[in-house]
Amino acid sequence: VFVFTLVLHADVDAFFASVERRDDPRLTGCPLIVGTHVVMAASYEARAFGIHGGMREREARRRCPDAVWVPPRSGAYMQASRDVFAVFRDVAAIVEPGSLEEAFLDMADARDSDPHALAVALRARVRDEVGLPLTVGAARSKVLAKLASRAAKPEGVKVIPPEAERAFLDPLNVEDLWGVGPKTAGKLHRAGITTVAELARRSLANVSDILGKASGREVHALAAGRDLRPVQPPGPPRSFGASTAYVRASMTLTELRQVLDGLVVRACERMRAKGYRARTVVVQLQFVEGPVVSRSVTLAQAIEDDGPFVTRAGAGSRPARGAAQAPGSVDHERRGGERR
DNA sequence: TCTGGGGTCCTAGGACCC
DNA sequence: TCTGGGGTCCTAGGACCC
Repeated sequence: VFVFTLVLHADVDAFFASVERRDDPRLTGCPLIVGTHVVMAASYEARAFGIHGGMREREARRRCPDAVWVPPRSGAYMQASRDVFAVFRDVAAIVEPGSLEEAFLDMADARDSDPHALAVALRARVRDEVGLPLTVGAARSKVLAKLASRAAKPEGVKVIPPEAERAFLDPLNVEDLWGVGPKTAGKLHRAGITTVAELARRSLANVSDILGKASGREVHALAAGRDLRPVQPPGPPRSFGASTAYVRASMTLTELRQVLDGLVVRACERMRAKGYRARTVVVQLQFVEGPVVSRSVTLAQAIEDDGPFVTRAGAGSRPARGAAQAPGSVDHERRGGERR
């Protein structure tokens, strides 16, 4: 029985690939890859060959020469996302988007219902009304609901009732926890912690020594199955950005500035289309050797016109005090609003 | 022949103000 | 005049997520 809360995590399986398949049934059953030059999404058949998002085309073709490639159709994915979220909002009191294709649903209003039945019904509605396969996890908290849906993928339903939380968490590896990435996992491994059970046995002080205070507290709570973060509706976006990986060391400064200007304009167009203004522009450069370097400038007031940003980001002007601008590609363009 | 592109949040130090 | 604390803003970097 869910006494306080019931959270669902709903996630469309292989989203882009599933939309393509829905719109062209001939693509059903084969290894399907959406993308050009780089894998943006892979069907589960393609994933069986070890193909995943971000992989380069050459590597993907080596692993599965017979995969079918289709170019991305972002408009179709946006519309599919709106359709899926319309169903989410129809069944849940609060919907918190995680991305285009996934969301947390606060089902507090339906907490007397059977979680499994709710999840099955949601899956059926998305399949019938939008034509897309959905996986649903149900639990008391967001993290557990997320872990449940991950365990149930694809096209599944998994409920973790409160009395089963410990048994579900214990055998997981620490890197399976949502929020524990490669760096944090490495620190835990070096401290002799591999599984969530081992992590849960450590004291808060010990975990904080290993990971630092804030991160230690969060990870310690995750391992204990404690996650009090509520399902929240989305706030206004905090930043708009544009980025590209295609910058060569052989480019001249003038060519780099053209790339940079184009990125600033691209980000600003999307920002203005949504009705926001910005005060801060961040230029970020990721070097092939690894390091990421950023420089930012904050104006006194949010502005409508991106001209000043293009000038300050691209033309090498300097902030009032501080270091010179890095020559390179724009990465972020922060929104102003009231705060930044 | 090119190692995705879009985000979020946190931390730490310095400047500045009261 | 000196010391100290608290708060906010800005900048740079880091980690993580889909």
